[in-house]
Amino acid sequence: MRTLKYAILGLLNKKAMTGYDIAKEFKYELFKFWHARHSQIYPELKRLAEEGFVTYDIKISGDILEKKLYSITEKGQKELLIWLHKDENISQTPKDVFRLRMYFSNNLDLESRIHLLENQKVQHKEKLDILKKTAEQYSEIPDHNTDRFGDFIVLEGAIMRQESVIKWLDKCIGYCKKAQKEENKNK
Amino acid sequence: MRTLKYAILGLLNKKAMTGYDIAKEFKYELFKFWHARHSQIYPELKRLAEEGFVTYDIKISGDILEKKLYSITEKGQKELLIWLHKDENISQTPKDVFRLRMYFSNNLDLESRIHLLENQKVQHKEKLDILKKTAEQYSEIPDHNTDRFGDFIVLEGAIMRQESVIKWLDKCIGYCKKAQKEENKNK
DNA sequence: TGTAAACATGTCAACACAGACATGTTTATA
DNA sequence: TATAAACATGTCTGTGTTGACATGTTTACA
Repeated sequence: MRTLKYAILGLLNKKAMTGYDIAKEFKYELFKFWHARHSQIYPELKRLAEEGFVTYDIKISGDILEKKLYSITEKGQKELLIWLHKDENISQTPKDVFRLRMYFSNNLDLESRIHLLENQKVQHKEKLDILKKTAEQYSEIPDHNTDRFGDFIVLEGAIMRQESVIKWLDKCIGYCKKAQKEENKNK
Repeated sequence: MRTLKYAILGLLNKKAMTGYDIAKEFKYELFKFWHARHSQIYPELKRLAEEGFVTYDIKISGDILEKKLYSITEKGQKELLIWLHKDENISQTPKDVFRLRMYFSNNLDLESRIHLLENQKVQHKEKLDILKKTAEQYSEIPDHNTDRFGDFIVLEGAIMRQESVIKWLDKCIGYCKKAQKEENKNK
């Protein structure tokens, strides 16, 4: 499917960037729905250049440090547009190690389950706080023709997802605590 | 990480199964949070047997068809228990091609965006319906010491996730339709 | 009795990705 | 002026995973 290809083309369509910039973008902006390390990005940029979807200029930073500033080509823009219009089927439910663990959780005592669930909750809350802080920059819905629109809706989606996960964890914790009380009663 | 290893051990801990059975289990039960094809399952079972976490008996089905009925060993059960107790950090947000597309959606006209969003919504609703139908078997919360408990909570989580996605899609559709109306006004 | 669906087990090539290895420069600041 | 953090670009090995290739048998039913 080569999704990374389109993620990079989408970023370069906004503005020219180096591989390093793209890696930062993945880390601080696209982490809500995608991630890639520099070890994947540099070879993909090389390939994209060979295929004519991007070009680069070598810039000198300081005295000798060379950096490659990549730009999207017309061919690349066309390719991106085709991909953006694609009406794909929803992807398989993403893999989730924690839910796998919970699926088999009858092998765990109630205390352990609650401990694991609470730990997840703390971490998801932290993530939610970061997302909410990021959302503060949007006092209103951005114009639909700007980059900010895409970022805004995806950010809202990420917040809703986190909230839903936390609600689920709370529900599970509730079940376990209730069962624990009943166990104590029967002692 | 070898998560597939633990998924298989967890399944065999419930009851002895063939590779074929395990593949079916992934397809019809574990799809809510994991998936694996037979091309991954058979080699993993072979390896697990070599490592002593599982054993198998060859059963004859019909006249000549051999099938391998795998069971978990004591060593395998210990290994599973250790893994179940692991208190891991939350995993990176799962990759999501549709959200990536929406992130770059300012390059799409409003009609195309609405079309893509509506299509996703239909599909997620279908998935939600299937999940809800599955949930009908649970008239009450299953006992926490049975397999059914894990299945129940994970099923609830899957339903909540689908509902949250649909709510998000509706919100996005709302934004786009509002923008469309304003565009028509300015004509 | 023919046949389609389900049962049953495997391999292999290619791709996606993480994490380590490798090497250096520039900038801010203490 | 020393040094840490950030900038900058790559490669390589191992692992996880998909999809195709490959080959049959058994069961239900028309």
